[in-house]
Amino acid sequence: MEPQARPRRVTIVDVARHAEVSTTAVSKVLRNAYGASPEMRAKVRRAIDELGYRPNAGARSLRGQTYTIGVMLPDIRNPFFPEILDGVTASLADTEYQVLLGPGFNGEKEEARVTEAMIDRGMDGIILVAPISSRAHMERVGTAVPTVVIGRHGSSPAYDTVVDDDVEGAALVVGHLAALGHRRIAHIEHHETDPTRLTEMPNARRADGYRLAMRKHGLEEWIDVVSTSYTQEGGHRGTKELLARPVRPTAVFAGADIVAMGVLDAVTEAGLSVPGDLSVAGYDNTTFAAFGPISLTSVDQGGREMGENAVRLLLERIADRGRRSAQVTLSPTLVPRRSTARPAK
Amino acid sequence: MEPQARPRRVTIVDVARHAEVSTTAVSKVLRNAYGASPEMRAKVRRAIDELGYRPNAGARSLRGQTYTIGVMLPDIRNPFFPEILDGVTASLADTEYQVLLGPGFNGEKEEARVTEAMIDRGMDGIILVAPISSRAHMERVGTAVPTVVIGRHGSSPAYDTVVDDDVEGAALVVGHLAALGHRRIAHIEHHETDPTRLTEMPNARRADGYRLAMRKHGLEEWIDVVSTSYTQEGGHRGTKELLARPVRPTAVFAGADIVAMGVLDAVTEAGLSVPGDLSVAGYDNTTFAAFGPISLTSVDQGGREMGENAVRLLLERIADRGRRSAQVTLSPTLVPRRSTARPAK
DNA sequence: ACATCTTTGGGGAACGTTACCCACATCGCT
DNA sequence: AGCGATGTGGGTAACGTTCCCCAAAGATGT
Repeated sequence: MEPQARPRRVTIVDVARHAEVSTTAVSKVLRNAYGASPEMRAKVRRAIDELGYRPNAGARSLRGQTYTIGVMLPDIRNPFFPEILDGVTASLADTEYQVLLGPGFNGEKEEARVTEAMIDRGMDGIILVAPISSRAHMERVGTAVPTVVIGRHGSSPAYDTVVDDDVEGAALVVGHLAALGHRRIAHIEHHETDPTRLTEMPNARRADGYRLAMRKHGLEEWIDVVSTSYTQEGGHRGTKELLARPVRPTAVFAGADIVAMGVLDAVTEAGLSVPGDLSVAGYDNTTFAAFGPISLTSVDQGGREMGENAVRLLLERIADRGRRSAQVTLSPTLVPRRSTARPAK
Repeated sequence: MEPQARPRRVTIVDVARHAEVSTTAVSKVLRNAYGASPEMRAKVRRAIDELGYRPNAGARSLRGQTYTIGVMLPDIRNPFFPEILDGVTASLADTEYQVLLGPGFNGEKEEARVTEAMIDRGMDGIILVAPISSRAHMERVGTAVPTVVIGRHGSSPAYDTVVDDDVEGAALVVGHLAALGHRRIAHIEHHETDPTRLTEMPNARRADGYRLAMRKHGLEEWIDVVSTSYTQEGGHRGTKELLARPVRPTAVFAGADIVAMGVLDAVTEAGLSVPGDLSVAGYDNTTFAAFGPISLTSVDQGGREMGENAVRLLLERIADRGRRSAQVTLSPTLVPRRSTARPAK
């Protein structure tokens, strides 16, 4: 009753022997390569099925391909990212590619660790979702392996990008609130100082869009931006600050749904009601926003489409590494819900 | 201006040449293996840093190790799983291991695809989080590679398990509600027919625990189980059914927080209030439950501890593949919040 | 008839790493 | 002086694929 030696995994050599052909022939069949007659294909495929052969990815990686796409997610708690992932996996469902996720944990060091790990593992392509990494790091990644960056403005020859028009999205929110009759519309943003990130990060563009739209609606004097962070805690803190103003805003545009959660939290705590005392709008149109008891007005970026576009660009670039880099910008739409209403008189 | 050939990646051979030692020596240093003097170690490490060398995982995989742990998540939307993942990654942060996630999409076929892919890629260990796969499949995985299954009762020699005591968890909820004075306590469960799964799946055990606890509190006549699914939609459907009863329950024990979300949705829709008209309790103690405006009473399984234990078991088994399989059961705790209160008179 | 092309099949050298060897030097002990 | 033990370093054969070759046979054109 000793621990019997686990059976060695079946390799291409076993298949070749069983089908009475060369390993080269098996490899050709596996890759649908030129130089194999229909009869041989059939024979080899039968042997593969009979033996239950599966190619060893490590060995393949040594030769250049792993059929693996890595997706870096900075925060698995953010309910927006699953939408993107749906688009990615759906687009790859019928291909040989397998999607593996790497957790980034909202840190530059952590993002670097996981992207390096993906490169070490010979991934065929990498999708960076809303990375906080420096531009230099993303270019390093893009130079090593085909890369698409989702949610980062600005172009680079080293990688392709997919973003939504954040300025437009902010304008949709401000327009909606203004149309309802709000004038004192405040905004909670994610604090940013790094000059490159100020032009590239969606949070910065949304703040810009907010200011621009306020001016356009003649509400310049009511521009009120609180600078915290894109977390629930940031929304909570920002709201407490806003509620302490001598003249309170009647509406808050939170830069992300996760921030809006913090807003609602703080409003509940203060004994106020939404939208009675305060209208609240978010950004991302997460499942949380759609949730009945919350019913948060939000901006839909079309996460699915983002994922689909990222895959398209990535496959193109895997096929032709020399092609020029491309940028795709999607238009956001507004989804009004019960958290926004006319201001109290 | 032709597309300059990307520089070849630096290999162990380059390091050896640069340090003027053999590749064997470099390999020894990399693995902290026996047979390298301190001077040599220093020399090699310097060369590694100077060249920015990183080991190729594919080549390593061919020799047996990839320093990669695969975690299969059946549903990236379920807010409970990030807790587990935190425990996993925290335990592995100081090791050489890299965690990669595979999306399972709540499907048996999809789970099989991703687990096979992980095996093909030579992962050193696999953690299956709340899998719906058949026992046979999990044993196949466990035979191929060290495996820990989280959230599945029943033991197998092929893999280790980490679960919480779901019967106990259900008892905590019923006990809490009974102590508040509730008698008509209903339960929404996830429908299950497969006999093996009936003994292994947490949802089935929670339903058992509910029935058991109701009897223990002398509430046998009020046992009322609605069989839908562990989704928001399932909670919604189940609640509509319960609200249509001639004698309505005063409290609902939802088998999971995600189900409780559906309950709250339906209650809002019906114009009723929580906990005024209906007390609601969930299971998993997700961030959603802790969210202020919701404030859902829930059972905490200690997701972090689950992840930590899974890693411990996994590393043990990687070190000694022959050791007996182990089962860890954690005790759940109740987290009372505002969604449960004394029933209206 | 011959030359040339196309199709079909296989031999074998990589890819980067590890780990089993062996070789040699040095040391401590009888 | 002789011996085994210990420490240090390297040579080299795998691991499982892919893909560049070449060879042979058959098809086609003159």
